[in-house]
Amino acid sequence: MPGKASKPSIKNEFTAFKTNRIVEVASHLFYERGYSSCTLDHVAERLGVTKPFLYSYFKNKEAILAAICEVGISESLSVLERTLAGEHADHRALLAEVVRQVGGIVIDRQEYVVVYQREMKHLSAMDHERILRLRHSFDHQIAELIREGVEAGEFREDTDSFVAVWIGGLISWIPTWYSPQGQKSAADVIDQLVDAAMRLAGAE
Amino acid sequence: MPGKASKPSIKNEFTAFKTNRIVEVASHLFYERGYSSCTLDHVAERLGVTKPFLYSYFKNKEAILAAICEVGISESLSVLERTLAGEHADHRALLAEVVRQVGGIVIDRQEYVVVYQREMKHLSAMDHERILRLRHSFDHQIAELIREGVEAGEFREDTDSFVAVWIGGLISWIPTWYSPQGQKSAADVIDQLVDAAMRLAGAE
DNA sequence: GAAAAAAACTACTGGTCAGTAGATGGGAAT
DNA sequence: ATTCCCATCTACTGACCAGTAGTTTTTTTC
Repeated sequence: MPGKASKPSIKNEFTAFKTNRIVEVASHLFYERGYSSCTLDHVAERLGVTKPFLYSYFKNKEAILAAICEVGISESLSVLERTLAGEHADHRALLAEVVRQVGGIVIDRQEYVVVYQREMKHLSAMDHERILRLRHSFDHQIAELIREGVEAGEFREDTDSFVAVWIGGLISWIPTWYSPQGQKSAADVIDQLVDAAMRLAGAE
Repeated sequence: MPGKASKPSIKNEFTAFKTNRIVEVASHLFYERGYSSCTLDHVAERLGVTKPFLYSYFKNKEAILAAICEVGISESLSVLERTLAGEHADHRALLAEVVRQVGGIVIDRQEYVVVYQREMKHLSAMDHERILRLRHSFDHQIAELIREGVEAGEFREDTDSFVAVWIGGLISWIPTWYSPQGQKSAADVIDQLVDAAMRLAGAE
């Protein structure tokens, strides 16, 4: 089960690997068929195992969903914090870099992000709240960055820090329309995303 | 069933009324519990009727979903076309007005829009395609408006008409976080939305 | 007001699925 | 080689639910 940090060992690595594979496969199938319509037998079949196998790694179906939902947001959050901790010329460059990094993650983790957005409501109250807190922390840190940038005179002075929510929306919206098979490359999309975020912040 | 335009009569009005009530109630319950987890018995119970009642107004469960999905997008489209047909000082004012109108609709029809976004994948191929066409028509008309505005020198010349997709995203994203009970009033949100859209278009 | 038509209901079915109890089999320890 | 243990499987259950057949109630028609 996720959430416990055991000391490393061959055995724990095996377990982590299997847990991970379950999450990967489940995410893909939940993405394709929707959480409620996708059966655990289906997930097991795709993994070449049987349903009780899943139950020795996850408490129940909802726990698998919770693990999926956490991937996109916790990776975004850690990349955000890593970027904020780094060196940057000014707030403009910092915002651009944060948006670029997080944009990269939501494109990489597209299916996880979509499942999270669509199926959030099926989480238990506890999981739901925990994940929402992560999300709020994200928005809050972006808002803070904007506020500081405005103060520093790098963003237009009439920029409300609430644009953090709009920027978050821009990012979250990508996975619903972007397709790796489409005409637009991931790099193009990210460049445009960064440009859009800078415009919203009034940085040009 | 929706989709047929019969001559008006008391009887048809009754039928339309009942069809409408089904869609309203179903939308609300699908919004709360998700499409697959919400049973028709549940919908019927909330309406104070029984399941077979629903089947005399809709072919099956999916047809109810299709009716719900169509509400937000077709209303948005009709308001878009009505606004485009009206008189406006310039492209700036036109874009602002379109975004304001459509923003109003997605806030009014919040639950319908969310159900559409979340449950789209459960539509039959035919319904799915039909509704996607409406959506594309919407994005296309906004893109055209941007293009004309850029040509007229009212929007920044380096504005790609693809910002239409970003603006669409901004609008579509609102129902996932806006709450009528929240601190921000609908009017505030719409004002900020319009401002954000203008920034994306490079109109300030 | 009786007969026909329409609208809604009762009661059911066939299939599905999350979750579980107990069997099985293969590797490690002695 | 025998015992034990752990991972995984086989086989099941109890609940649920979309959709339907056939009956009852209400409305319309004459």
